[in-house]
Amino acid sequence: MKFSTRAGYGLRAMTSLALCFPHTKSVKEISKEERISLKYLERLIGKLKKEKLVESFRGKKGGYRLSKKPRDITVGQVIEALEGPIAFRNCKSEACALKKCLTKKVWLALEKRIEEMLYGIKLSDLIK
Amino acid sequence: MKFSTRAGYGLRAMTSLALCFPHTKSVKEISKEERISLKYLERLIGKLKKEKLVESFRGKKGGYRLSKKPRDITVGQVIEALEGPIAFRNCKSEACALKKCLTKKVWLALEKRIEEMLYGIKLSDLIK
DNA sequence: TAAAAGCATACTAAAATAGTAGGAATACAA
DNA sequence: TTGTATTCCTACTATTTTAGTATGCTTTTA
Repeated sequence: MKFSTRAGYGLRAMTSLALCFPHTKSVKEISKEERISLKYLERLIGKLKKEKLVESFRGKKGGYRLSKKPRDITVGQVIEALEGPIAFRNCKSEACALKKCLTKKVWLALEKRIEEMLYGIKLSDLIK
Repeated sequence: MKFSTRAGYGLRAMTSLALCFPHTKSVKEISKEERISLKYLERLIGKLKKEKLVESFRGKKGGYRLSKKPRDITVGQVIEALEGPIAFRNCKSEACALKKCLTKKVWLALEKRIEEMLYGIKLSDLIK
């Protein structure tokens, strides 16, 4: 029951970009600042780009920039972009489908509440 | 960002024991009911026993029983027994310790709220 | 044109997860 | 007292996920 470091790395990178907002920053800079492996971080930010949370500029003087204002990006969006949907239950058992699984409703309720939490926190909340 | 099947299996086993409460039930029965590998479930319940959430009776006619009333055991206890402490952050980086890590407070807040949720749901809530 | 940046892909090492396998110890019942 | 059903213990294994490395190509601009 934990987030991977991916989520942490990603969030730290995003707060770093939020801090310099409308300006860009290179992966190299972020990786130095945050002490994250350059190549690994490149890939993580690639995912964030696919989800349109950041935009990129290639070539010398290039770098990344948040695609929206820090107040319009949430922690939940960042985490989902990197780790996929927030899914607690991973129950493949037929029993879960066959009979009314008693614990299913717990998972669903938790899932919903945690999602609400994560989507309630904005990048702008982190940097002030 | 998900629970492992361990947590699901464990919770299902515990609700099964809650349903027959002050009586015992063998692992074999539970594994059949819930379609969980017998040997795997044995080990999971072993952990629950170590944490004193269930008590056991050996020999023929043996089995397991909740060590407390269903209303005195929470979902949080079961999950922690099986998966260890609810820890979201897994940040080993020095940066996190060196400078004031901006995202740390998010993790801590989330951790606390989720913990509150999990410890707020009792086994008795699941079976009614 | 060369340096600095993003972009792409394949490989790898380590850890966690989800089991299997085999058997020893115990207790009840015939 | 002997068979059987149960918990208990330990070691092994296969698969998946995580967290990287490694190598090199493409794009931009000073």
